[in-house]
Amino acid sequence: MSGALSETGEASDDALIAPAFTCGLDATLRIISGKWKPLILYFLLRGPNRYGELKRAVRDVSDKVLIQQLKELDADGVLLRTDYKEVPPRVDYTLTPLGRSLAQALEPLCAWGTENMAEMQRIFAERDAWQRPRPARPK
Amino acid sequence: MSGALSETGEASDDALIAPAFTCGLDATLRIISGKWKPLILYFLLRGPNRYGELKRAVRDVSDKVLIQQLKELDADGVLLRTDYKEVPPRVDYTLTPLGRSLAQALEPLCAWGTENMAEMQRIFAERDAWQRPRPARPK
DNA sequence: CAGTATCCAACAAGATACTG
DNA sequence: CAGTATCTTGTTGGATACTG
Repeated sequence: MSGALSETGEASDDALIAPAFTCGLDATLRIISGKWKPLILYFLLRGPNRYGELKRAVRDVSDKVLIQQLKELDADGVLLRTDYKEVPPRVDYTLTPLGRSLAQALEPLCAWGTENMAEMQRIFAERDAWQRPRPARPK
Repeated sequence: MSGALSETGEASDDALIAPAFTCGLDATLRIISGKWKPLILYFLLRGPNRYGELKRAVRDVSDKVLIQQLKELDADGVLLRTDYKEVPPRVDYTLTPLGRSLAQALEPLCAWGTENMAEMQRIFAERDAWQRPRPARPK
């Protein structure tokens, strides 16, 4: 993915990590890439959340995938999992300071989507029109 | 992906597109999802670019994928492809106003990555440590 | 230079079933 | 409630070769 190595061997003194681009954007992208991660982060901005709440908020996500993405976000230090070790189980997820700042950086994207909602509708409608009209009979 | 259909058949009057979340974030995500799209957009913010420049800027991307993502961004109305119909061929890509505003909304993410560069290094190093040490000799 | 055309591998994600 | 364990699928993306 990132060829962090510059075997041309002389231009790597101006950047510490793979200078895949002129800014930190790709570093950020590696953290938030995952279908539901931005949504999870943004949702957690409102406060700590139990697993079930999260799952209801991020609709259409399966347990498997949600847990998986939560684990990765945890491992990356943007959120914290707290298991209260009660019965019935209670677990909640909270943003770390790092995670909070990341989630805040997502706000402009959210705002953009909201402001351009009309445009978005048009775009998605057009996309669906081009996607082969697979009737997609939902069973 | 988006189950925009509510076959329960009555709750779809309060939202025009799938209200997958409480804000426009997921709409935005559907535009910029694609491994290189955010990078492309952000790069184009500096001005129009010819195909070759883009390809050099977004390193490690193949022609196939680059073209594919450019086409999608074009179809979505965030950028414009201009073919000058010369020989040798000259084509350039420019952001539309919509695309420009989107690219600008990416700036905080870029800044976040830059500000937390040290953290990012740590994270990626740790990730690589856990990924099974598949030598992955690149070439 | 700016692509197109195939073919293929990888991984993310979904369905389903089961558990402490 | 909050997961885990498999299995399967589908979409992305990449390698390679070729073209106007």
